[in-house]
Amino acid sequence: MQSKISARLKRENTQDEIYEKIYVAILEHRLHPGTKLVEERLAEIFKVSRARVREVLARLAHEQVVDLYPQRGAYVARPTIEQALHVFEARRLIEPELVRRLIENLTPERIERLRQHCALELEARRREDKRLIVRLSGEFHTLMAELAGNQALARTMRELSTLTCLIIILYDAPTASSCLADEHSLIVDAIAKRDIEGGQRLMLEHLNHIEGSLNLEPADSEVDLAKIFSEK
Amino acid sequence: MQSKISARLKRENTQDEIYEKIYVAILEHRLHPGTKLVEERLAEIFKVSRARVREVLARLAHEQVVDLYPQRGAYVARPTIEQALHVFEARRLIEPELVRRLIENLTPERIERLRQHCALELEARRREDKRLIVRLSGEFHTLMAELAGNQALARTMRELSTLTCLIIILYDAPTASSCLADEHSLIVDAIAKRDIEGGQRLMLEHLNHIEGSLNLEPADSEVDLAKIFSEK
DNA sequence: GGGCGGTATATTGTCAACAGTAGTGCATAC
DNA sequence: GTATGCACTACTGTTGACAATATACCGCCC
Repeated sequence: MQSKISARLKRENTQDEIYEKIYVAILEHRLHPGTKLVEERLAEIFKVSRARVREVLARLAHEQVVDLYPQRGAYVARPTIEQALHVFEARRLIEPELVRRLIENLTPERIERLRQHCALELEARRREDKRLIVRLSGEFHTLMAELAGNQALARTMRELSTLTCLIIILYDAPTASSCLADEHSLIVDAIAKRDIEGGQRLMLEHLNHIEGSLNLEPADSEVDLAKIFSEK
Repeated sequence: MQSKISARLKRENTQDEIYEKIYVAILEHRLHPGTKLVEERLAEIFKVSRARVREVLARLAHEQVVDLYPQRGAYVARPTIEQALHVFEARRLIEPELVRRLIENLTPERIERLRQHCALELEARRREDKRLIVRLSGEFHTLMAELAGNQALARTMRELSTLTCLIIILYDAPTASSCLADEHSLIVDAIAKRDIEGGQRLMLEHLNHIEGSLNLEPADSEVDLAKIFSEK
């Protein structure tokens, strides 16, 4: 077990590091859906060979963060509306359960971690550091999953968070900002009070707020085209 | 959307095909946990270069189906007991929900697909084709996830099914066989009757049966060694 | 002036070769 | 007979080059 971890750490200097950097760039909205990821370019930037870049892209594609088009390259994924709805459904299923698990296995350290995170979020908001806000908002949910103590669910949640991030960029109604200010803090408060039901309710509301602030009507270009032709 | 799919299909002749073959080999218990996957060997077998094999291994490692040890190569993963418990917890959360979704969006075609699958399983059992039995048992759950109509959950379930497969090989108490004979059929019956609660109950029982048939006590070799030395 | 075809460029897909490293087995020394 | 160190083998990590393909640009024809 120990050797497993150290093995991974070694590798992080190369593969995982590149992976993480692209990942974070997406989380921080520095990379937008549809952006082309040219292999040679990335190879230069990260000072590695294209082969390595390709391995990373294969991983990212595997979890649907990038789309691979044969002979044409890798692009930051553009989740469809359908995918977006599925992602939110999945999150509504998983995240309340995370709240429950977290409360049942609560420790002072874990509460402290969550509070710290909320403080970071608040600080980022105060400074209006939009990139940091977006990233921390996403990471709050990943953190919850990790603290809930189930690796399998945590991995899934990390994937869903990232996809959510792309979805927000694509479909955010320009009026609202992604995560409402203090909802995360409220959830943490409920957890600290060991209020399972309340925490779950807040979490669900939170997810619904996010989804509600999006424009997920099928008014997309592709769909429009299809409609135009079918009506003719 | 259509172009996306065809793009993937093209690619399946190379990357995805290799990926699938290794995947299926694991599902059918032809590849056991801990088996070393030598890159050059795989390259010969699949008639591709090592670079391609490495991309596939990176993907498999990413979803924890293989472990990568730097400078030492790729091995079929050996999920820990802790991981196993997490996987079953996650499945107990997700799969009953799949039953509900499936019933709510039921179509005759979907029922038919499920019945067909059960028939295949029965046939495999009759012929005592152990490999096929194991594979179909795992794929039943993946199929359910797909038919439930949520891509995100389906992806997660596929991962969890595969891990479960490895877990069964590692921790199966030699007495019991992995999936009990007709539990899948019973679940399908409940779904056909649109009996949400009954279906969910059967699914939970099914999962508990599987987990119960395993030996997930921390009596592993590594742990034993540690104990021996600490007791001396 | 606009559409069409061909050329040029950029990028991907593929491979083969080389260097470095871990594990194995052998030989030697005691 | 056992332990230690060395050499060998097999494999991974990395690189650069080459062929195939798609996109973009430009000139030509209508």
